Amino acid sequence: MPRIVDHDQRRRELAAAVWRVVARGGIGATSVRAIAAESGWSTGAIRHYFSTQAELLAFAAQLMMERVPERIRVHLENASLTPLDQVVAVLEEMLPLDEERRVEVLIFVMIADFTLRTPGIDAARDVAWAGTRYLCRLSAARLTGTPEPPELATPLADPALEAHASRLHVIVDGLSLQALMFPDRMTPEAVRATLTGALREITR
Amino acid sequence: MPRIVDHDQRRRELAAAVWRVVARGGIGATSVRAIAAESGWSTGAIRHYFSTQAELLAFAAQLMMERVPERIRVHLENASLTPLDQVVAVLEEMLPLDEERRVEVLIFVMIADFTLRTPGIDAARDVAWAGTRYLCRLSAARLTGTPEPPELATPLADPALEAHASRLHVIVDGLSLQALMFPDRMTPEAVRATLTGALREITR
Amino acid sequence: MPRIVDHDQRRRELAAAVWRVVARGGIGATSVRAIAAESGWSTGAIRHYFSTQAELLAFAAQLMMERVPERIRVHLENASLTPLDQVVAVLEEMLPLDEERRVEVLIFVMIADFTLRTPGIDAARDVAWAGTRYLCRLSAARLTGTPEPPELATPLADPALEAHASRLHVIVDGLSLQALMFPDRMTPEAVRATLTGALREITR
Amino acid sequence: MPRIVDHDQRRRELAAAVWRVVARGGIGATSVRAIAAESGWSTGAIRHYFSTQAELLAFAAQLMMERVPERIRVHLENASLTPLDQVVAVLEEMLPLDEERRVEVLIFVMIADFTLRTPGIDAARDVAWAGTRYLCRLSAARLTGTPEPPELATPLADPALEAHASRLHVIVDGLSLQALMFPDRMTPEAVRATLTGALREITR
DNA sequence: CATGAATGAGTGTTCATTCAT
DNA sequence: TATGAATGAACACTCATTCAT
Repeated sequence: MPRIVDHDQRRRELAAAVWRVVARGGIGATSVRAIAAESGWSTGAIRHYFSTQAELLAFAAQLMMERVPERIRVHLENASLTPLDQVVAVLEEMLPLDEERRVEVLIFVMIADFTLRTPGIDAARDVAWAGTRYLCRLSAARLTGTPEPPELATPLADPALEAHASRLHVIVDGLSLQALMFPDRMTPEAVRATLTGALREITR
Repeated sequence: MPRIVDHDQRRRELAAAVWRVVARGGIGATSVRAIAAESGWSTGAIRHYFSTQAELLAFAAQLMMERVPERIRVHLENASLTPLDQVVAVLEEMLPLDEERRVEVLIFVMIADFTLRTPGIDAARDVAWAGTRYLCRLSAARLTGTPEPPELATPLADPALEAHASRLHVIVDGLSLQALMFPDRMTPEAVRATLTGALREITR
Repeated sequence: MPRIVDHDQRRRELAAAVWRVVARGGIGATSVRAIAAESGWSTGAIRHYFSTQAELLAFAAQLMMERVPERIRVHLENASLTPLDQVVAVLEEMLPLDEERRVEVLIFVMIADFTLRTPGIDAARDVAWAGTRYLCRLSAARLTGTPEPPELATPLADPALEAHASRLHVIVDGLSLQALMFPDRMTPEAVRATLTGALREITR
Repeated sequence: MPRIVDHDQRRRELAAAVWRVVARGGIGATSVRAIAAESGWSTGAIRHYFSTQAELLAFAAQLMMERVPERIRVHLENASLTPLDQVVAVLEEMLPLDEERRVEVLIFVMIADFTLRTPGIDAARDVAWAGTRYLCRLSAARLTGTPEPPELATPLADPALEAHASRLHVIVDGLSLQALMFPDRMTPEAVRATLTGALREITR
């Protein structure tokens, strides 16, 4: 009997190598060779788990995007914080305010790159959109004491509140972009100021 | 005696070739060969005006970003429109709502790409930031009947209004990103709805 | 206790997989992986029966070449045909006039390929030669009412008739090649015309 | 001004490298790297003259096939030979009876390989067919004292003689194949015997 | 006996850059 | 100034083969 390998586990392992490569060298460093070296496997071995580079990168991106909302939403269960602080904690975790979060936003940019050059790799993109929108909805609901949506894809019942969530989504993406590209101008403090301003509109 | 060449003119000519290549084939199509072919010059000739590919792309990006605010601000002089409609016209011209504008946003993404992989190419990035911020300031000033800033880099006198302009800037960038990446979700109509919502807050 | 496996049977099974792969994808498609997939076995399993890819392909080729004369010679026992028609039936079955026969000729070309790059794999080549020559001898004998050779390798007793068989062999190979490479010029009709012309010389 | 290179000349030079590679290592040795090494140029340099490997190999094949008839037909002008010997000289030059001729037949097999795996590369194939057929027509005409066809593609006026030429074509291809694949059985002597037998039928 | 994980060399191709002319 | 020839490293991907289990 050959060595039995948990394919899903190996795929996740390789995805993690992708993340590390992105963290270290940016999006342009994600050659198959670099990922192989980072993972400790040969390039050929990767082909047992992903038939093309695009498939590997798409998987790595999607996996990260799937994990983000699960990780972040626990802030809303932190009873020691006010609802406002809970929401601020959530939103700050979506923004590239530290190195770890920066990688997530880079992965998001990688998805953009994909999307713009190879249509048809929709999955990661859809997951990214849905995850961010979901967290924005949770935030809007929490701020207004409204029940939170039961599922990731459920819009908020109140159309006005959904519009608030949508605007928050736009602001979060805009802040991500600016904090990533213009860290000197859109400093963490400026990010937080913009964020609290946006939240005030929702609670008003 | 060497042939007299207008260096700046030639550099702009090559920049225009870059734009056309981006328009046709996306950001990934900007190989030196492709740009040479598009411009009608040889690859070697390009080296007389740009010593590396990065320099060429950075110049092309910067030039485009410089031209955008000049072109767009004329909407504010359109006396047949109300101030609100003037501002809406300005903001819509910053967003990828048609193919021509889409190229500008792609160039902006190209800058992001640069920024993230090769630090030190700040010029194009700075110009992009300043241009967008300027137009946002003009919009905020016009909406509130405030005098517009005399120069591109001058903040608005009223800190509260400057904050509005800053938030508008974030929203414009967020909308650009979403309209580019998620055209099915962030449709032109959704873009306009978000935009008018954001403007209402400024006038309030 | 090891599982009992009929080695020869397994080898024939794998050979058949080779044939199917050649039929579907041509000579260039005969990667070990493709043959493994076609056969339903793993690539590693193949190694129990063939130590290299070349050995597998050589065996598959040889087996096919061995079977051809047995299958074809039955046409000579078809009492409802005249001797001439029997012979025509035999010869047409050696030529790539339909898809099934085309595979056989492709396998023959595969042998050529082998022969030209790896000397020492003579078996398949010898079998191919002997089989075709044998059928040509049978044809020449039948046409002239001469007793057919008792064994596959026995030349015809009459040297002149053996020379006829040899020439027929050359013509069959030439027609195979042309019908395969130039199907537009060497059509089935042209093949048959050439064939009957050649036979007329033998009977004259 | 850059070094001016005669493109056609360079293409022929590279084609000659292909021939040498085929001569030394067979058809399977024609990797771009091997041809680059043989020619003394880098792999990248080849791309100035051929955009793909297939294009290079097709060109090399076609060029060789074009040269063959021109080179061979001069034997017909050798006044010191009888018509029969002239024709024998022609036909022997088409067959792999020495190393140089062997390469030509290998190139022909390379064309077959192409033809079978990538349809659409018809040029080399057409040239190969036309050249061989032309030489066969010339031979048939010379043997019978008939005027030779004015152009490469002109069929013989007499249909019966054209049929002879066609059969001769089949025999030449069959002999080529057998002399290449079965040099032990189809020896030069056997080739010549078959050839003279075939010619006798034409003159009869 | 059989698996399939893993290797590493090999493929064709692309590309920014250099440089003699 | 301008050319385009030439380089050589990099790319993703394929493959026969090895081997621990």
